[in-house]
Amino acid sequence: MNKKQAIQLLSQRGYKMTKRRKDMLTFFSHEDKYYTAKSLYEYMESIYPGISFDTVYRNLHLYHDLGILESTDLDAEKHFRMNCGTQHHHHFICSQCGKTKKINLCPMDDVHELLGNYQIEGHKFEVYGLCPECQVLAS
Amino acid sequence: MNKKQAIQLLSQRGYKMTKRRKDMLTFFSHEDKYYTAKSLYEYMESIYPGISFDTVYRNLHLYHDLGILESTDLDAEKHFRMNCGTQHHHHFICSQCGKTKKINLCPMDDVHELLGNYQIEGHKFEVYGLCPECQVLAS
DNA sequence: TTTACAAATCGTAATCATTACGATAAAATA
DNA sequence: TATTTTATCGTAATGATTACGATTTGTAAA
Repeated sequence: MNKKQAIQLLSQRGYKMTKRRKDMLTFFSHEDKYYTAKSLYEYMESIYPGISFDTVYRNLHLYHDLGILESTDLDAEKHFRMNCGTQHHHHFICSQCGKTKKINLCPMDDVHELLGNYQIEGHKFEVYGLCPECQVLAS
Repeated sequence: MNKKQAIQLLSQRGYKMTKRRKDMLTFFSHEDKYYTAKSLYEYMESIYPGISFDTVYRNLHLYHDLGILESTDLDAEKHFRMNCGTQHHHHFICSQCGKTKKINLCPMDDVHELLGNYQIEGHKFEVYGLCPECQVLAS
């Protein structure tokens, strides 16, 4: 998903295009990185001083529900990114900068048979560490 | 880790044994289940009306730091369980009751080579769904 | 067993992320 | 431009967690 596709989806579904919504998409337009709600809020605050939490969180949920964004819980805080889901995959996530790298491997292929009478509804597989750039900065 | 081992570890490390600490261990003594801080607090409140949050959370962290408990973030809330870590493994977690089942399979074996110049510091693999008991209750 | 003191707990307030709501403003379209 | 629906504002509430000075309690030495 990119900014253009997201705008198209919103108008298709009858949502109004506001400057705030567009700028939220701009903020997320890097497709390979997770952000916190806080960092989004700070960005929006810099453009729209005094912007309401309501606006930021409501639109975050809207985007998430529409599949424009995907999210993950890190340190008991939600992190969001552009949905990059064409087909099922997982992520390496840099614990320093939030950048991600796709992992084209899913452990579930082997797990189903280990969990015979358990009804599987979902799973999470993430790898954490430092991306090459942050390793350089840390050394 | 079981209750007896935990008590031994605490006294070894010079921590004082209080009734509250013992009862927290009792609460967690099922080795195959995750609990929220809230559910622990409610249990402790039933025994010690008016018990302080401080006591509950401080001891949760203590137990976690000592390796008596392990934790995971589910729905942006921390869940705790007795540490069952003799050797590395993962869990199926029932989204209804919190019960767990070991998964003796780790995807990292295959992942290392996919992430050549990324410095891996940790990973999370969990499977969610309904355990056999909760499937029966749900039907 | 009392005493002494470090450690644990209490009572309560603060913090952080998130959610919620009535009043107002703005986008879409007729 | 007028109308209507939706979005946003301003702000307060909620839920999980953390923090702190005052008080109490375990523990070990006298």
